[in-house]
Amino acid sequence: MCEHLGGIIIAASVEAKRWGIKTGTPVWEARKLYPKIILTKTNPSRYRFYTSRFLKVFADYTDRIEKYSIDEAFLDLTMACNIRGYQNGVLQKMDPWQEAVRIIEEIKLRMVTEVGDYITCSAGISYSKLVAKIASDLQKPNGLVIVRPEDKDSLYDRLVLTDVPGIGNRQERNLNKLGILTLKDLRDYPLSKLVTHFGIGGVHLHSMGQLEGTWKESFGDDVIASPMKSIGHMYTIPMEYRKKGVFRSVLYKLSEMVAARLRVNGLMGNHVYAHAYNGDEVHVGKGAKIGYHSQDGRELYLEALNLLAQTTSLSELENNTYFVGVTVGGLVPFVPQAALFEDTERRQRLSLALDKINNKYEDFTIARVPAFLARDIIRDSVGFGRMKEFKTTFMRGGQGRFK
DNA sequence: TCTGGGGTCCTAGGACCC
DNA sequence: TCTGGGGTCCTAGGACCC
Repeated sequence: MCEHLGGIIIAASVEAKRWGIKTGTPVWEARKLYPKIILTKTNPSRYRFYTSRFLKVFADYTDRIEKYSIDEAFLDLTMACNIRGYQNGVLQKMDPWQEAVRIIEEIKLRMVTEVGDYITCSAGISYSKLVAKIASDLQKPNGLVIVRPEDKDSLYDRLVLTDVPGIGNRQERNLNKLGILTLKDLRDYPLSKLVTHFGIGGVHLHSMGQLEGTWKESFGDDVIASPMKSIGHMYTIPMEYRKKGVFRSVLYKLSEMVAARLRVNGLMGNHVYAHAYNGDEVHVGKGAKIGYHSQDGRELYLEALNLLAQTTSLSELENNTYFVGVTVGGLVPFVPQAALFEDTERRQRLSLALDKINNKYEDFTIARVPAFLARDIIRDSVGFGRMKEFKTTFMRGGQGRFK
């Protein structure tokens, strides 16, 4: 089974992969490769449901869990292994690595019995997040790979540079230019030379080359649940709607979507980032700290529009934009704000009421429509009338790949 | 290289402070 | 205004991840 999202394949099944269909393959090409392909739409809320199920299982073994993505998490099992060392009050002599394996096998079993729906997982056990992640990718699906410090050397023959998380295509090309073609090359390359070429990044590369760490962990992060840092939505305006001045409508809708998610999560933010790409593929992106924290769609919309208007004229935005994005950062738990505008409190209550209705029925069943959009609907049938047509193409959430 | 819609982190450089 | 050295905050942009 495959999932599609507008123009590309997001995730391909084992069967589809045999036909050369993979993540990133355009849908038309996938159809050509295998005409009887079964396409499935994404279902983010379903994925989130399963995510919460397996996180619950993990929580039985450790409270040091870092949810990394919709289908991945890091677990620090150090404590769990130590506790299990005691049986009947007596410390048993056992290999902590074997203990970790036992725990993971138990978790894998519980995935089948408790999470269900044919969801399995691949796991990697190792001494650092970097290597654990590498290990988990070595055997799929439903794999279990353990890499002890003494096993490290055997990895060098199995991995290419881009298998190391943190080294993407760009970095690979840069490394290739220095004659570093394999992970072994990177391991043996002098640190000092890496530093002259990549600055501080060279230190990280060196450490990755030693298969030690530094991918998101030597940066000071513990294996703990990390709070949300930003919330954003973006949208590619379909061909037929470009140059029709739907820009502000889209920007407004995205702002409302972001605001709704802020409210659901009990958050507010004081950084607004707005992005727009115009027809010449020129990226207009601007972010700024606003003087207050918000979870209000209208406020976010006005700030985002203001930011973009600083770089490009409104008419340019209206006529040439094909991609729009709004992101809010600087998130903190929501506390009622001192009234910024006279109607702040009223609008907060209104937002919550709308959220309730939209949760019960469907997103944007009911919405506030600013005056300019109301005018647009009448003037050139742009706005929420038009936005309704967009509804089916608006996508939310991650792509969710369950193995 | 792009296809799509989400995110995170890092670095450089400028403003500003003492 | 400049002298020196140090620090923080902010923003833009890049690279990477799913």
